[in-house]
Amino acid sequence: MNIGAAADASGVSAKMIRYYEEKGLIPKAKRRESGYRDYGDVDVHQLRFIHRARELGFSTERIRDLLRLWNDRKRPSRSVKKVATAHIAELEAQIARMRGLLATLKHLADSCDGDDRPHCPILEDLGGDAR
Amino acid sequence: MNIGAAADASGVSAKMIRYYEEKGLIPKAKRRESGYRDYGDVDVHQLRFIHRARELGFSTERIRDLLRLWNDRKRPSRSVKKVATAHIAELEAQIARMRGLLATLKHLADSCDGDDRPHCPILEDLGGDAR
DNA sequence: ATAGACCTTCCCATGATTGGAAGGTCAAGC
DNA sequence: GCTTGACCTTCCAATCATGGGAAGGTCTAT
Repeated sequence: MNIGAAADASGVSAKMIRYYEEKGLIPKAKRRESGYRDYGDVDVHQLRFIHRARELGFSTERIRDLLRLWNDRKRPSRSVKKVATAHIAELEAQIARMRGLLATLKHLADSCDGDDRPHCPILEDLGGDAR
Repeated sequence: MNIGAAADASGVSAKMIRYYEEKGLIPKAKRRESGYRDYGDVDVHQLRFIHRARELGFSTERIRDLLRLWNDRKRPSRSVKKVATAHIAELEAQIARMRGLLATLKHLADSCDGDDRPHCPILEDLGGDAR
């Protein structure tokens, strides 16, 4: 299977497949005599794993861990759960931070009339003054 | 005021001050004979504005708009509110997306025992199979 | 044989930020 | 007046994940 077919089959773009290879996430692909990379079903499976993990917001580094665990049939599920919960905590922290921003922004926007007059609490807040 | 002092006074690092200048967010700073950039209170004020806007998650491009409005005493508050609400919508979309991921991840993590045994629904989901 | 679709590597760009190197300037202390 | 150390300058590089494109080689169907 050429890289393009593997891309279609996995949902990972050809560009990113090469990137993951370069980053050592996946082993270097076999090459044909022409130099073309050649992929099999196992490779596509691995790529789909990566694709799904990216969809769930895991970073490349975290996916590296997950792949190692995935390929180790004897890993304790504890190890996997640890990676997942770490990611969950990160997501929760990020969401909490954004909700804070959102609350501040909404408050500011609510207090801004949004009409033709120049008076605007949003800019006053940003400027930290009472212009 | 040297760039370092302006950085301390505004909360924006010297590196980022140069970056904002290069990107045209702030006008090119006056230079002394030595070539050192020289800042006044007005500049620091502008930088604090940027700093605060970054804290609220506005992008550089969006801040460019806000600064233009800030410096225009006659802008209608409507224009400002528009920029702010656009940003609010973006934040909300981002949060919604992350909450979706979070729900999936929590569900997966909950169904994983997290013990010594290798069976793990998290990896099964990522792999899209029933290994 | 030729066209067109595919592949290769290499470089560049994004956005915000930091790090560092090489070299010039300034202020304080001796 | 000179040295020292803290500051400044520009330029280059790296981060992370991704896409764009150029120059050139390969494959396949007509």
